[in-house]
Amino acid sequence: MPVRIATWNVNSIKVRLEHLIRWMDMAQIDAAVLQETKTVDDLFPRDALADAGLDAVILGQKTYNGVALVTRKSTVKTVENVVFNIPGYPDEQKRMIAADIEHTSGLRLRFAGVYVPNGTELGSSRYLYKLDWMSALAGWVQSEVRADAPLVLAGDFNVAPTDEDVWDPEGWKGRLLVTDPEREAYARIVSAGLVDTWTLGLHAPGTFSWWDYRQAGFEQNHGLRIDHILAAPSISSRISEVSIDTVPRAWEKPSDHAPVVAVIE
DNA sequence: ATGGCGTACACCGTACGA
Repeated sequence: MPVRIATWNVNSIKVRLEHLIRWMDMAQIDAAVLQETKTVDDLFPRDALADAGLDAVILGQKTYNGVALVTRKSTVKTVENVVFNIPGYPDEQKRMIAADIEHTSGLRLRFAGVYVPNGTELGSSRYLYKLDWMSALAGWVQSEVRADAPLVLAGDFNVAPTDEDVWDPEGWKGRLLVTDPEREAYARIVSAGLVDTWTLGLHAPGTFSWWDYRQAGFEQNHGLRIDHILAAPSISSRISEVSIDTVPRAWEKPSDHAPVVAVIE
């Protein structure tokens, strides 16, 4: 039985609750990591998800950031060894969650979700924090890979890895999300021992994962591909499909991001 | 042209996002 996993920056779990439930059913997702839940744990809509057959482990904060791992109760048997934030990297901001999950098929994954800092402005303290945070993440990936973990690292990386991932590469040259230091930091996370599943070539061409709310960004396909799924070789060799589902981006009151899906055989 | 739009918190605007 294939296992369907996803990452989605929902831009507020409260506002996108119905979208999330509808989409996870429609796309038959077994496990999804979410970013920008934007709420404290006490106010996270656990009960509504539970009623929809979904479990969640969460790491939230007020107003900003916040991540979660949502699993389908009927197909994910266990969620264990939950990690909150990057081990050894103290951080006030809530941007990473990981857990060992086991699917009813017997497939085990170490599934990590990340919300990489945006960076705000080139050269700013937040930009340096972004690069530092990514460096810490690469260190954690390396230790997981060394331990032979069946790691899947997915999330909003806030980096468009190549010019093909930018709707207007000339206009975007040198801007936040496409600078060389950001792309190098992303490449170091991958080269810590993972495969960027997009490079498997199993996807349709010309797809982005984020479009600006302003100026009809989605309608004009003025987008970026900044949401990614990376996987350890033992997992990536079993992936049969990688896709960005633009359907929920066209719904009423959408997130500005579309979910990315990978299917593991 | 740093604005355009959306979310949260709280105040009737500000911070932040990408």
